[in-house]
Amino acid sequence: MLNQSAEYALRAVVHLATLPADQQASAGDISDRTKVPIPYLQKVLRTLTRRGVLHAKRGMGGGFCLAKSSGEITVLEILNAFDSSPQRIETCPLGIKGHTHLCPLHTLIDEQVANAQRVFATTTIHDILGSDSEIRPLCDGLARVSLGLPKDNR
Amino acid sequence: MLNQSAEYALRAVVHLATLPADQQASAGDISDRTKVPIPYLQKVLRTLTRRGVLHAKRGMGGGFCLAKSSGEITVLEILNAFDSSPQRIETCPLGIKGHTHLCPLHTLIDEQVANAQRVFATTTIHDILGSDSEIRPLCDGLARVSLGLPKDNR
DNA sequence: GGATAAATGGATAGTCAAATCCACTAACGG
DNA sequence: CCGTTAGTGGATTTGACTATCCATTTATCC
Repeated sequence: MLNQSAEYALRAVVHLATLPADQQASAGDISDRTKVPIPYLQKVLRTLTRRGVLHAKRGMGGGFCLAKSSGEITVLEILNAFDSSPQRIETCPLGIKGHTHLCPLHTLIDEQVANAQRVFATTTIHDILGSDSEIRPLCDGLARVSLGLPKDNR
Repeated sequence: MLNQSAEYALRAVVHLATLPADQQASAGDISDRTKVPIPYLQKVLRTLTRRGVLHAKRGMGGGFCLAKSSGEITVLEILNAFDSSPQRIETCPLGIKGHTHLCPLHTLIDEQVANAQRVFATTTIHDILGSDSEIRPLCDGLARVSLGLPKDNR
């Protein structure tokens, strides 16, 4: 569903969001915590910085921190930075003109995309952390928060 | 959301489902109707045949037809034939052991996958065609059927 | 100011899906 | 039986994404 870059970026941002405000974390620190290969993570972090999601500080004691509060960063925003986030089907994929509606097949698929995208657009990093400070992200605990959608147990 | 092979396969199967039962359609015929490049479509059709979704007939007047009724073919079945269908997140992607639950981040993502997969598993090709015979698939009409989920108009 | 720490930018391999091509086999028609 | 039609199987090319490496710039500490 997500590409690797987006998965890595989400891990990094979620991790940074758990740190005290404005505390710097170097690429190496984040790599240890998120289990992402350092060279690739550096590239991902650079992209997030250019996008205005992170703030970078060079030199000794430098590193990365969130450029805004976790409640202002949506999951979709991060996915878009890496061309992840499944694309809506706007027009007939067969290239047939004059159709104002999608056919049933592509409508079905687009509905699934729309559902996922709506959730990603309205979920912030803050939401993922949860209001309860006991909950720890990145698989570092047993906590499981409900995010409004029922978990399908198949 | 879907890879090209799965998209092409769905188009082909939906098209075949609109034909009179057991009528053969050659790869060329299907290619014309679904706007899929012939060589690639041939490969897709071969896969569907091996999977038991289609029946192939060689020689003059030959071609492909559904191997079972459209109500017995699910969308998920076709996606699985091409490793499309977004994968559920079963275990912690960070490789941390001893965790019986996903963290909030991966839970959120997995919920979206689960929702889509549930719909694909319960929707058959027959459902896509719609009970109303007026409705034409593959963007060949203006019809739009509701498939149980609200359309998101953004 | 020199040494060290750390982000930046660009260039470079590896991998996999998308797409194409060609030689081969099977079925039907005259 | 011979030719045409059409599916089968394998080899190949292309491009995007994953991943890595190195030289450069910036900032801090002594």
